[in-house]
Amino acid sequence: MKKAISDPLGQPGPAVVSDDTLRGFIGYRMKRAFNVLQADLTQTLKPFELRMLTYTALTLIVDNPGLRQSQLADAMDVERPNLVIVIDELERRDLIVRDRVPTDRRAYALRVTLAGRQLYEKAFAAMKDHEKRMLEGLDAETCKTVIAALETIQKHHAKG
Amino acid sequence: MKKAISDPLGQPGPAVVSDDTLRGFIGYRMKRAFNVLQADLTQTLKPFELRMLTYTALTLIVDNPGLRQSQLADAMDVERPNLVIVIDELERRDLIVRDRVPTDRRAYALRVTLAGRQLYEKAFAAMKDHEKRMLEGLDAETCKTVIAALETIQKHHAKG
DNA sequence: AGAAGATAGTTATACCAAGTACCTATCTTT
DNA sequence: AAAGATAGGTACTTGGTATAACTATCTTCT
Repeated sequence: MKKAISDPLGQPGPAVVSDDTLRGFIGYRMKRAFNVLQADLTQTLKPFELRMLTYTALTLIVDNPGLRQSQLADAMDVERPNLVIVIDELERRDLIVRDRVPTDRRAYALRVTLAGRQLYEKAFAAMKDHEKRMLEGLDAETCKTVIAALETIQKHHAKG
Repeated sequence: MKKAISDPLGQPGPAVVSDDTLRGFIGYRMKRAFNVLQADLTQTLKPFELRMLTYTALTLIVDNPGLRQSQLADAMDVERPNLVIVIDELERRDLIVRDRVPTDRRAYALRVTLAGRQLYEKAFAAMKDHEKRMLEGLDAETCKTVIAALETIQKHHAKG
């Protein structure tokens, strides 16, 4: 039930807190929307013991078999050191393997295992449901506009 | 300059990493867009030694003088414990004060100081520039659509 | 009035995300 | 063969978020 902020017994402070100034910033809106999205996403992936980062990595490995860790780090926009623990975790759970690259003994070729692919398929289905939940109340046209705008914002200021 | 991923000497891994599957998720787009936005925002606020959280808190205190910490926590969608260190920091820098509420000795009424307001005004101007940068390339109609969509996503799944 | 329960702020703690500095092993270039 | 670049990794730091539990007050109910 609603908090009785304006309850005269509840006394001090403004009856209702205004965030009008902040709402003038797109970042404020994005943060708040992303927070609720991420909360739902976390719950969505919990049954598979995946987080956003591990799911993202798993997906990119499924779609790009044999890619190297540095390529994955670039694609995910994370620093190489931070990717290591993600890959460690996926490998420890036997969802992926680090194959040595014969022609470059520094590099690993990342590949999904059978178990990894099976988990991925289930998680993907759950993510599709999550996506549907998130976009409830938005028509297709609006979605396209939003997606294009997000891409514009991202690409326009992407680090060179 | 561009990484020569497809350089035949650079050898292994896919020539180009595809993220088509992930791009089917609005969350992926939002995260990436928000990441670049936050990077710019962090730089924007750095001269004032403010972070997104401290700027947000300062703004809400300026706009809602006398509000209590719990109201601020609610408005910011952060847990009360996490707000404490934010308020501590603003108070330590003499940007705000914690006034005791005479009618409820448990509560604090938060108010901006003169120094706080002056810093706020400067930061606000910088934030307006930041906002303009972020929305470069998007017309007003698109902005409205995006903002409405973000609000729909947020409100629809707001924690009751 | 007095006990029971709620609320405001706080402390301590934990986890995850993100970033930097630096190291080793290998590859490339000259 | 030496110098520099690259792949992956270790160690460490910071920041955001979350929960449990504590103290002090306030409210409610009998």
